[in-house]
Amino acid sequence: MGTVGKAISLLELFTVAEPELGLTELARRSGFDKATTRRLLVALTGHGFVEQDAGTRHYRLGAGLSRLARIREARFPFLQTAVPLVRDLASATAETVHLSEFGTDRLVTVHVEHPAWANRVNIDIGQLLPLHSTASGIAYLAFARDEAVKACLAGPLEAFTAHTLIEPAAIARSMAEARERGYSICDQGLEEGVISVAAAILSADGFALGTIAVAAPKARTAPADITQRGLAVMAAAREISMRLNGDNLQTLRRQV
Amino acid sequence: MGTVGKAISLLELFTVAEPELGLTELARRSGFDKATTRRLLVALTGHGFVEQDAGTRHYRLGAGLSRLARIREARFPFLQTAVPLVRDLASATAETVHLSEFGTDRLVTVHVEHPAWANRVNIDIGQLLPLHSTASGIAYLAFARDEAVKACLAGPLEAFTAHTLIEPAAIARSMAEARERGYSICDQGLEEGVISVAAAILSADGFALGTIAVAAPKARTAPADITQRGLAVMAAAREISMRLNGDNLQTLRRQV
DNA sequence: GATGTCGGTTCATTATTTGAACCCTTATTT
DNA sequence: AAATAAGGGTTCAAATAATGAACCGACATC
Repeated sequence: MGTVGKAISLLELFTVAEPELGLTELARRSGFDKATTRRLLVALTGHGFVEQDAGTRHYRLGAGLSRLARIREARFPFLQTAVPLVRDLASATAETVHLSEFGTDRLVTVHVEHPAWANRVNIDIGQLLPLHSTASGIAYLAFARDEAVKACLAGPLEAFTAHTLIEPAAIARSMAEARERGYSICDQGLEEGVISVAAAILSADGFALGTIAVAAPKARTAPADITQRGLAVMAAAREISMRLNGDNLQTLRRQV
Repeated sequence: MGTVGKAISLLELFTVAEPELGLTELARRSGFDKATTRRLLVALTGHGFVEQDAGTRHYRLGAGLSRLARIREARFPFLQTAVPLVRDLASATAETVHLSEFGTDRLVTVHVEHPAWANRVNIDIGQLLPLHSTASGIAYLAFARDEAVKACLAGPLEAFTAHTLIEPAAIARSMAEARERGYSICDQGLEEGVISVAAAILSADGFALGTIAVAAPKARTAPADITQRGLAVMAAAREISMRLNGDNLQTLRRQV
C-alpha cells in the first residue's frame, strides 16, 4: 500500500462509536509502526483532516474533511435533496429509514432516521453496507453498471446469516425481481430478525448512485407491511431521483 | 512536502466553482508531474476520496469524504445545530450570513445563506477566510487560545485593501473591542465596499471553535444597521454555543 | 495528414518512508 | 516513596516507495 492509502486507512479507523483514538491505539489497529502512524497523523493534522485534542492528546477527524465534503455536496446535493424525503418516509413507516451512497465497492450510510420504538433496527452514519446481502445493495446492483455487478459477484461473498444469498445466480435473480417490482426485499441477509426493503436512487445517466431503505424487526412485519413499505420507498427514491436530475430522468431497464 | 500532503493538496484544488478537473489541469495547478498526479489520484480513488467521471474522465471529490465528514459531524454536531439559526438570522437581517469553523490556520466557510438582493455579498461554501482581515477572524481571535493568536500576529499579515489592519497592535485593539462589545466589526478589511459583523461560537472550554457573521454591501449599511446586526449575530452565536454545550457554557473573559 | 491536447504508462534514478530503540511524562502498583 | 507500566513522541541508518522525462494511443483541430 502506498503512503496515501495508509494515511486514509488511518482516517477510516474513526467511527461514530469511537470518534477519538490515541496514538498507540491507532498504531495497533492500523498495524503501522508508532513512528509511521504519528508521521501520518502529523501530515493529516497539518491539512485539517485530523485534529488533536489539547487535553487528552487523542486524535479525531478534522474540519478539513467537512470542508471538502461540502464542496462535493454543492455539486451533488444528494443529502440536501434526500433528507427531507427520508424524514417523510420515516414518519410514514415508523421504522428506521437510511440513505446510502455508493463508494468504492460498498454503500456508505449517509443519513439515518430512527423511529421512537425501543425495539428498532439501529444503523450508524458512516456504516458500510455490503452489496450482496442487504436490500440497499440489491437495489443498487439492480441499476448498477455491468462492471460493478460483475466485480461484486466475482468477489468472495460472505454469508452473514443462514439466510444470506451467496450464489451469484440467486443474487442475480433477486436483482431481477427488484428491477421488475421497483424495490428490493432482503430477508435477514445481514442480520437475523431484520427485514428491509430498498429502492435505487438514479443519476441522470440512469445508473444508481445510492439507495433509500426501510429496515424493521421481522417480528412486527406482516407481508402487507412489506408491500406498503416497498411502494413507499420506491416513491421516495423516484422523487429524490427526479429532484436530483431535474425531472428528465431516463428510466433505464436493462436485461440481466 | 510529504506524499500525504501532496495528495491532500490535490483534493484542495477542487472548489465549488470548479468541482471537476482533468488530469493535466490538476498536474498543472498542483505543480506535480502528471505521473505523480495520476498515482495520487489513483490512490485517492481507491479509497473513495476522489471519483472519476466515466464519460469525461475528469476527477471530482468522492463519497468517502462525505462519510468521514458525517462521522465527524456525529461528534461535533456543529452544522446541524447552527444551520437553523443561520437561516433565522439571514431572514431577520436580509443580508448574507455565513458560518465558519476553524481549521489549521484559517476559518473554513461551512454554510452560507444569501439574501434575495441582486447586490449582495457572495460567499462560497469551502471558502477560506484569513483571521486578521475579516469580522469572523477577529471574533475568532478574541476568544482563541493564546498560541493561535500569537501564531496569527507573528505571521505575515496581508493587506487586501487600503482598510486592512496589518499592525499587530491594531488587530489586538480590534479584538479587545470585539470582546467587550460581544461582536466584531470589520470595515472593508478583505474587500472594498463590504462591511461585516461577527461573533464567536464557543466550545465547552470557553474557546472559540467557529464564528457566525453577517456581511453586507457598505452602501446600504447605516451605523444603526451595524448595531442591530451585531446584536443579532451575538445572540445567534450565544444560542448556538448554548445548544452545542448543553447550556453549561463558561463565559470566558481573558485579558489581552 | 500534420499538429496539438489529453489521459495514461514505463523504469532507472532519487528522495522519502520505515521501525527498532530510545526518551519523557503520567498514572498505577508495590 | 520507589518501582513499574503505558502512552505520546523522537532519532537515524536501512529499506522502500515516489519521481519525472520520455513515450503511447486516442481524439480533435487545422
